[in-house]
Amino acid sequence: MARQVDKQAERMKALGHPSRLGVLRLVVRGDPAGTPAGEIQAVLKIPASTLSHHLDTLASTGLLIPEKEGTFIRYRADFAELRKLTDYLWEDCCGGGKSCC
Amino acid sequence: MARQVDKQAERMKALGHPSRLGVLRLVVRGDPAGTPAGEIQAVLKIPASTLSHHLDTLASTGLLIPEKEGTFIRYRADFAELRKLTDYLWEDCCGGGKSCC
DNA sequence: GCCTTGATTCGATATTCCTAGAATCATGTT
DNA sequence: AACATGATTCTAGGAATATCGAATCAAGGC
Repeated sequence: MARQVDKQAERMKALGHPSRLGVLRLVVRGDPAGTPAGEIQAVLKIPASTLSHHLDTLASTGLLIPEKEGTFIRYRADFAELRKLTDYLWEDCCGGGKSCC
Repeated sequence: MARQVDKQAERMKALGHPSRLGVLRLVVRGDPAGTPAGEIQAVLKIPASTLSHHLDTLASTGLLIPEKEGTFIRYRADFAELRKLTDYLWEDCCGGGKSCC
């Protein structure tokens, strides 16, 4: 994962699934302290094992940060990394002239 | 593709590949009038048929707009749609309080 | 220690995606 | 019309993903 483009592409891929994008949106909208996996499951109605894979995908790319709290695991968004991702798309837009965006 | 989340997830998926993300970045940085497919191929060094699939993927999600110019086809970024995509991730962040982002 | 609950890991299947050579199409030129 | 060039479509096989029930793990309560 040396190049920036590979790293950010992996993140985009992680968000390239309705369930995972739904998870991220839910977590972004939710409590800054994080949303428990069970609550995510209840809202999105995804089987636990499937959701767990999706959460792992999002966490392993650094978009979500898991935090244990007793038997619960809260997932919160890494806003700094999310910002890097969205900014990446606009970097040096139009050669940096910003005439178009 | 009724729901917003499905539409944007499809776009994220389109960007979830190093070659395609590289294409978008190149086009975003390049001439606002668009970048010919051949030029993209020369820079990214991707076989023509493979690149063509990637371009089709990006265009069919509405991120790139193809425009014929003689025997060339210029691809330019749809900045408005790209903005919608990046904004989507931040919508109603932290319940709209914006305390965290 | 046993039980419950929240969550992950295992395992197996079905599906989708990626790739690129060959063939084809489209446009402009001579 | 024949040709050259830019680009797409056809085709096929291999690789990577998505899914989810069952089994397992982890933490707290009794």
